[in-house]
Amino acid sequence: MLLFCQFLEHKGPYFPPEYQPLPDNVHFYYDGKKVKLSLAAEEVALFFAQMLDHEYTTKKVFRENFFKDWRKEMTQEERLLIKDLDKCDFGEMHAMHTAKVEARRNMSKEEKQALKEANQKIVDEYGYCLLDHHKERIGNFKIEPPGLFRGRGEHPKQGMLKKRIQPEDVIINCSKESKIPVPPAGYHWKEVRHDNTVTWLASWTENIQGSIKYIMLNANSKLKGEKDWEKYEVARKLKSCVDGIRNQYLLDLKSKEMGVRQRAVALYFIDKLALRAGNEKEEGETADTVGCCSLRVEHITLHEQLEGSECVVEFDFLGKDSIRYYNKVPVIKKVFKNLKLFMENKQPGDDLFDRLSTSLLNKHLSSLMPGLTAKVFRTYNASITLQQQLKELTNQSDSVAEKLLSYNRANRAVAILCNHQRAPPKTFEQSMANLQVKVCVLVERKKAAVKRCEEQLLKMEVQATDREENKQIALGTSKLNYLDPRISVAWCKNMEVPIEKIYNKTQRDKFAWAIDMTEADFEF
DNA sequence: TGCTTGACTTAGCATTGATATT
DNA sequence: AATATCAATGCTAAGTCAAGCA
Repeated sequence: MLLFCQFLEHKGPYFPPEYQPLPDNVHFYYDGKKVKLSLAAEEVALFFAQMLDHEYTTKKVFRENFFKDWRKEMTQEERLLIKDLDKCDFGEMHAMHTAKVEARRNMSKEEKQALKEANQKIVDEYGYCLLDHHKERIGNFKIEPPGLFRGRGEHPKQGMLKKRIQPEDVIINCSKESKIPVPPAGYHWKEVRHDNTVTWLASWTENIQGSIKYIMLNANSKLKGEKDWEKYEVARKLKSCVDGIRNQYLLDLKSKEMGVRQRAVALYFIDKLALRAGNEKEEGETADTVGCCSLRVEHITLHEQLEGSECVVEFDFLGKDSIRYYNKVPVIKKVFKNLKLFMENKQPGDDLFDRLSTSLLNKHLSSLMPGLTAKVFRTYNASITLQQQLKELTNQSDSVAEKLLSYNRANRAVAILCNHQRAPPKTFEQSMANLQVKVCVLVERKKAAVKRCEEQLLKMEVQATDREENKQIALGTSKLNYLDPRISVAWCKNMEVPIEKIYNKTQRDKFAWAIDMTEADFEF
């Protein structure tokens, strides 16, 4: 058992303020008649009223879940009266909320400053802890406020009431010798324990899925930094043995044992496409999403020939966060043949890998290399791709702007590999057009000062290219979680690009360990 | 062995805040 | 000074994976 810390002391979590009843001039109406709701029912009604601008309040599942949970919060009398959500009029409540948002936006400088200072006070009081006698920032020191659960994708529990957490729900973890956090006046903690084998400071069980939520340290803490470093060291170790592992799974494709062949094909996908492991999920509890091991027959289509390539596998499935994975990939013949076999006599809804699970796969992987799991391949492939792309795309003689475009292109290659997507920014088309206009206007107007302008023009064009290429791609996730920061630090040193151009403040904080220790000759 | 639970990382979207533009 | 724009930060849902249990 690993001893994480000798001494942990903190103030306990920050609780969001209690619900304040509606002012007298704001009413709820049912079937055209004014109804004064009980405090509990009113609070939940307001959650719904606040979301009315969102499309999902029109969704059947959302509305049904909300109404069912709302009725649970009503008094008997209210329940008897309020039986149809369609007859509920939240108009005044919604208007009040909109007005509040507006008022907040129109606050004076002084009011905004006062608010900021009040928030900072909360951070100062609750945002830090003492770990092994060093002051460390806590990542999420606030208890999650109540509201309506949304979830991602077609979540069967969307609209359910996420309940308010009381101190009685919260377990505190701190050192025996430390000062015990004092619960809010009139309350007590569910439990105070002294477990130095875990890293969380407080926890509670959330009522939607029944899962545990934790209060933990910020990514810039020593503890998280060391863990992060370890993660990349494991990925680097994979680099030294990946050839052997690849040869092994290519051989396994011919195994007499069906389970071994399935494992080999799954590993081929995880390695080549950076798919996630794909644990089984409880049906009906979450949105229907899959990863590698949980792929179903309906998620792939085999093409003997497609667009000039042979043995093409067409993937189409919803992955983590219900993000669609769509890809057409030529594969080697042995993989193709195996896939055909795995799909024989199966229904679309059947598991593609019926003899394989993530635990089986990971057990196999850890026998090949200590610490090796499916997700290490994602880290390894992401980092090695960045390094190789940087080498390929950048020249010492490029301008800083060009170098940055190259860096972002390398970063983008990784994001595409890992399928990190985002919704195109809402104002994308417009802002893109504006940028193009600016490029034109700039050329028009500044012909006289061509030389100075050309630099600016180039920079803007580079920016335009960058943004166009970035339309659907989220770079942050790979930068923060998959790319060994030392690759980027070394690149900056070599290319004489300031580190601030690549990493913002948060990222520099998180990767302080790498910025400090990395030399220009670092090799992943 | 398979299933459940707990602890932790990864992830996209919403909000905030800094900067550029009008 | 007001407004538009976009990057940074905050939030918390949704994954991964190992350990404990039946």
